[in-house]
Amino acid sequence: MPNANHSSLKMVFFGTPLLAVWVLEELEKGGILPSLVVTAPDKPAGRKLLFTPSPVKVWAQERGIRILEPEKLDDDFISALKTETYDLFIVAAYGKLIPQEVLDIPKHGVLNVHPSLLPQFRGASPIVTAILSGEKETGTSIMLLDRQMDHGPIVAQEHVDISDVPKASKLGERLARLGGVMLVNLIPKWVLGNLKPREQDHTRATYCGKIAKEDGLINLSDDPEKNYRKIRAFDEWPRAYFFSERKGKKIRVVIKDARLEDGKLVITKVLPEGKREMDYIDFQRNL
RNA sequence: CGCGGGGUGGAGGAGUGGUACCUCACGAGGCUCAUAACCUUGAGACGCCGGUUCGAGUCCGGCCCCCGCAA
Repeated sequence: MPNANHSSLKMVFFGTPLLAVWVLEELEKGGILPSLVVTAPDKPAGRKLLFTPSPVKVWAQERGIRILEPEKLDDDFISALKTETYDLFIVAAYGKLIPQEVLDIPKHGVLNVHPSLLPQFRGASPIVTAILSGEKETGTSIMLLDRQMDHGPIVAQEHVDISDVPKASKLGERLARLGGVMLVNLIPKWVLGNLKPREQDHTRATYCGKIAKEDGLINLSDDPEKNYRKIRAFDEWPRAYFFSERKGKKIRVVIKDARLEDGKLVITKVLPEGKREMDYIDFQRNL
């Protein structure tokens, strides 16, 4: 797997969630492995609030790759990074803002995978926002990180059709893998200086914020298409839900699946609080 | 020990100590020009282990699994 070209490249990968693992998997397929991975520290997760390592950490452990998981990107961390010299950093959904001092370390800069057609949808939720806003297409951008968020010049960009309103989980994987493949193709050229980044048209920049739990609450009498987009966009988190009355108790009902039929929203699968997933028909029958 | 809800025929639900019931689906037969209709009829279940009891789906203890909150 390590061929002469790539093994000579010393690279650090910054990332945390599953999205970042997809990028890593494509890099690995392309024969590119980081020599160090930086990820967020373990956090309590799950019903028992057990400390859980990030997906990227698990991935790196399985391959025996060195891991740094700083709480803060402070001086200690920076000096730890500087004990070696690196050619390139790659960032994909790391979760923390990376200070200029770190950006200055690698010889060939810091490349970022961003799942949108920058300058559109800078920020935290580009995938979900693209689906919600009814875009016909989105894509993946590889950009050179600078001091401002998602602001640096674009090295490469590819479009993806989303007129079929994909689920966010599926679209996320597609865009992340695309990003990994793009990196595999462009890193060799990039390192040789054969690619010139293109400044973003900052006047056309749009931004998307974090999704909140409450965003998943939908009003069933709202516009069907709008609700359908929410269900698809929030399929991973926070999930579209509404409240219902059951035996005098107010319960949360998560919509697991639905489709749009003749301009009407047809809910098919539902997950009521305290129960398991069931057909919406059955749920209604036994209210 | 973070908080809480739940596991009953194939699906969804009733049933807080005394023969397990309902709706839907399924099999057989019938009726009908016809039916996701109707009538008759049939098969099929209490997550697992132990305890209390004359008797446990129901009470007690342990285990497994599912889900909501939280992160």
